[in-house]
Amino acid sequence: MTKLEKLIKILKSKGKRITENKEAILRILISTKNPIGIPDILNQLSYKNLLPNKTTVYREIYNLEKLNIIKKVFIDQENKLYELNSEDDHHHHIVCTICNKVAEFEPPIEIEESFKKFQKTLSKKNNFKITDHSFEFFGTCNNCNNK
Amino acid sequence: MTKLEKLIKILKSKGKRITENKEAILRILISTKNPIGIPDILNQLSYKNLLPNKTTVYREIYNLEKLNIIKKVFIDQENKLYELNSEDDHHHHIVCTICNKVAEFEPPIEIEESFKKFQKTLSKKNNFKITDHSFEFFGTCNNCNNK
DNA sequence: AAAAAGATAGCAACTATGTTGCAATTATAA
DNA sequence: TTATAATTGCAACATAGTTGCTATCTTTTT
Repeated sequence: MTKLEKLIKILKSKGKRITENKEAILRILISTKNPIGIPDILNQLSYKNLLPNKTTVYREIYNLEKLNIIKKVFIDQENKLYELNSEDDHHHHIVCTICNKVAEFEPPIEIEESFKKFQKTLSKKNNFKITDHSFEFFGTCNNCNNK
Repeated sequence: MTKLEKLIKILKSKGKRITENKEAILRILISTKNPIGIPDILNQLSYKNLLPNKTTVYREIYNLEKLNIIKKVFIDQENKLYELNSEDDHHHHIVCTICNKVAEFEPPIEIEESFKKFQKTLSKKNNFKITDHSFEFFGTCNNCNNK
């Protein structure tokens, strides 16, 4: 079963309908390598000759986020950026603060382990139910360094 | 020397002038416990009966960021949020995704150490000059959990 | 003291992102 | 077939943030 099929199955099981717009949005989310924002999604849809109203896309992204299919990525403050929220691919990002190029990395197990431990301590101390974390690096990429 | 005096000294050494607006913005940045956005700064200024044009504040924040006196905090995508960039207080945030309450934490030394090590590996692997990182937790605070 | 340089500031106009209310349409289930 | 709920578009709006221009003020230079 492809990623797309899996997602469609989940959506249908939640009583959602698969429309041309929605499937196209899913395809974009699946195929894009980097976190993506809504203005960019609207652009990509228009390349495919789909011209849904922006309200439609904003609402669809809102729904996908509520269903936990996508999640916000905190690496940029110009746009809200999203990416698929897949259990089996827990990755983070390195962002070039000049050209906005994004690379992914998976932290070594030791780090993930120490996060988990620390998260428990922190949770108790601050009386927070912790559900997520962000761990991202910022800097300048090779290309921008040599300009 | 108070924080304010230190900052004023730095600004003056860079040929900047200390105006009523600027000093008030610095005071707000110093006294605020959580990362703050410009609309919020504008509000707080108006409470003090200062009504600078928003352009003025946007520009001042831009300057402070360029001078490395403040830095962006990546915990929210509604607003650009900033906080003072003090060397001696390297902290991160736990954010309530319901009420937006923010608490701070300082990660244990082991974690900071492992970050540094890992950062080197990552830097080589991806050909990035890494200058900063974000490490934040998200969840729900005690108050919101009991509602 | 006058002039030059540059820092500060305000204003209007603009762009872009994102939101809301409403009405129309369409698909699914009973 | 009818009721229910999902989807969509549209217009209007709200807000954040930017830009060009001009005016003013402060510091430094002459």
